Amino acid sequence: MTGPVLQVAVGTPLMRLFDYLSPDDANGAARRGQRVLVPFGKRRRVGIICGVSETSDVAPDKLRRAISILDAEPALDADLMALLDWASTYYHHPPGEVYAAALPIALRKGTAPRAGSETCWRLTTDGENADRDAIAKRAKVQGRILALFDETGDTLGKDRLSAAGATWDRAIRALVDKGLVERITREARIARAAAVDRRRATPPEPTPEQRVAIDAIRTARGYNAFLLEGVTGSGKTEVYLRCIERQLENDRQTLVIVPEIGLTPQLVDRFEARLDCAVAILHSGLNDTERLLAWRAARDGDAGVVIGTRSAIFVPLARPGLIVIDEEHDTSLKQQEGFRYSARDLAVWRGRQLAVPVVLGSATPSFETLENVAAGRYTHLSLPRRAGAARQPDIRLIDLRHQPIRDGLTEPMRDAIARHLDANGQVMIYLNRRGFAPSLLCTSCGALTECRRCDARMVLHRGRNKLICHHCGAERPLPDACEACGTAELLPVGQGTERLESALRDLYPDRGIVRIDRDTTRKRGEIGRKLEQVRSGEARIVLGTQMLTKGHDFPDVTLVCIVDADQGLFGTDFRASERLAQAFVQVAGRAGRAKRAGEVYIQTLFPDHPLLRTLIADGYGPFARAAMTERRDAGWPPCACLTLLRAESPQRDAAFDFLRAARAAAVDVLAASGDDVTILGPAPAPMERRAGRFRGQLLIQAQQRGQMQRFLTPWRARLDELQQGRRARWSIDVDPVELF
DNA sequence: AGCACGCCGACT
DNA sequence: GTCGGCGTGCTC
Repeated sequence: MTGPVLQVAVGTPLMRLFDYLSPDDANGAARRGQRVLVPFGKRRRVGIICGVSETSDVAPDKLRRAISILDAEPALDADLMALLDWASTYYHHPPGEVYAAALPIALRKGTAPRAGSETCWRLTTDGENADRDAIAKRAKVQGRILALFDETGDTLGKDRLSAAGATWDRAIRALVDKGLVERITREARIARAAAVDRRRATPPEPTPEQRVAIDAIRTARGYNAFLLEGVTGSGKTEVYLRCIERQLENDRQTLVIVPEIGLTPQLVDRFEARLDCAVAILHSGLNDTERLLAWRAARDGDAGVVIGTRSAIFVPLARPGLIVIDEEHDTSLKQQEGFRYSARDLAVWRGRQLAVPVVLGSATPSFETLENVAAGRYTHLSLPRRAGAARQPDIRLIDLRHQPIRDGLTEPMRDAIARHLDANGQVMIYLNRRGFAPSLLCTSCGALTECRRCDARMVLHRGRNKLICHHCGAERPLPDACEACGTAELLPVGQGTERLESALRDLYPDRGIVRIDRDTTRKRGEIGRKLEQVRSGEARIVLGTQMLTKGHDFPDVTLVCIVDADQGLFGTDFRASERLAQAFVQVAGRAGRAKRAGEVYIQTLFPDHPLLRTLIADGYGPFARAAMTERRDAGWPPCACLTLLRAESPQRDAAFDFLRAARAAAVDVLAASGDDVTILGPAPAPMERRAGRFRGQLLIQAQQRGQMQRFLTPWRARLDELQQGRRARWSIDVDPVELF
């Protein structure tokens, strides 16, 4: 025999592993979780060893020898391997891509896990004894650098030294030349925040409800899932922090997952200011080395807390103690392309696997989580609607019919804005539509300017003087005349945040106005600056899109205006009402957070809509219960399981031919198994053409997960065989959050 | 996904 | 005569 055979996950879209002979120089046994460099076709690829066996089903003449094993210690530990193995099976996604998703890009490319060194500096003996005042008098920056060394007595890297001034690098070179400082190279590590920040924070005394939640989570032994329900500002973060502190006392790490937009500098600052440990941060803005650093800090146990977005659910933890999912209802926790996993669902699986508690926090829990609470699988902890503060905001529905409307605002809403501004209140205006106007209408022939590649209208952006398609990103200069009839009577129709901002500036020229949407926060650090303007009170009016709803704390807002409540009311997706309610509660929750009671004004064409009424009169909980009954009757999640097969192609027929063949294969599979699984479609996506591709889908409905999985495994194998699949791009989405 | 092979149209 | 279009097949 040729020695052990390695079963390797290689990054391809194939649902299987590849067998290789052990490399010649394999010193020691190959182990599961190690990275291995293998020849793959004409190329070399980095794969993950998923198993080691003495035999292989592959013909001996086809077996190739692996080039080398890249890790001494497995890059993925046994717990992560189990998680990824399960995820690949459950989401029916190729193992090679699943394992790759769990590794920082640097490791995917084959870099040594210890790579990433940094240059830093420390004082020499001469430097320790040098006359500080004499140096500081002639060279300010050098003086500040010496002061930094004196404060910490440490080895300092660029990140810390740059605080001395923009010309720090020139100053440090001068200090090296004088022999006061020496330059060294060390393995890069994340630093804990300066202790000076920590002294500023005075932890608030927990409320009785917070106490109950903290105690419940702290006393949990082994796996336990909790829903921590409470609006932003009710003190969820304080509960997290107290539980994390207890974990630190026991020398255990906590993994905190937050939605993309929630990972703001403010949140990070708050954690660093409070916790006596290094905090590893993982978000999309990091470069490869920074990511590797954070990953390693988590794995080696250098970081007491790891905060990250979705993909951080895969970081290795040396001493796991707790997993927190903040804003667990947020759809950005589900990856929407490629490997379509839910970080929330994987967190629960991982918590069980690691035998640690999992806390799911939200003001507006997903129906899936509420169902788990109802079934007794999760423990429900709830915080009163607001910590310390007075009462519920007053909510007022404004009928948009039979009313004069200027710039999208009715008279009552304008009055309310003026009233709150005069009373020195802060006003927040929510309009989930960016740009100036959502369409451009020819008043002569009635044509609307449409995108050439999508079934959608172009949005007018006045600031950039362009028409932009929000679906494919296409841009066009503003037309001088109608493209259909040639006349020049083009009218911007509808309200976007850009237009609303300009209207508000005309109305209140002397008030600070800040707009927060994707267009105004494009540059790095921009969002932080804008949030600061709101917090400091410099801005009296803050307007924006969905971005405003995600976890930012604006304690002085007394009035919240929802300009158009109707966008989400009649969505195509069965989850439209859940989404709308979540956005509502999240937005309305901003009003009157501190001492003053707030007001919420909502403009709608349907003031009698039962959903709005229930939500406003009774709150999110009763709304959710009512909506859940509908879900049960209709067989929608969380009362049933869904899987979506999507297909797209520049040729309409290619996409739908594939879906029809897929349906036939499904019928075939079901005839053999006899399981009660329903197939709906093929149906065109709600926006059939996007970025020049025609899109369609097939919806699979089953009563139980087991049934769904029994169906999906053989079906997926059949899909891979379908000839029609070669002419269309397709993907499987288990537990989809978006139905198109 | 890549990458090669292979078999038909318009070009130096 | 060949450059190159994308259909088909393969990757241990």
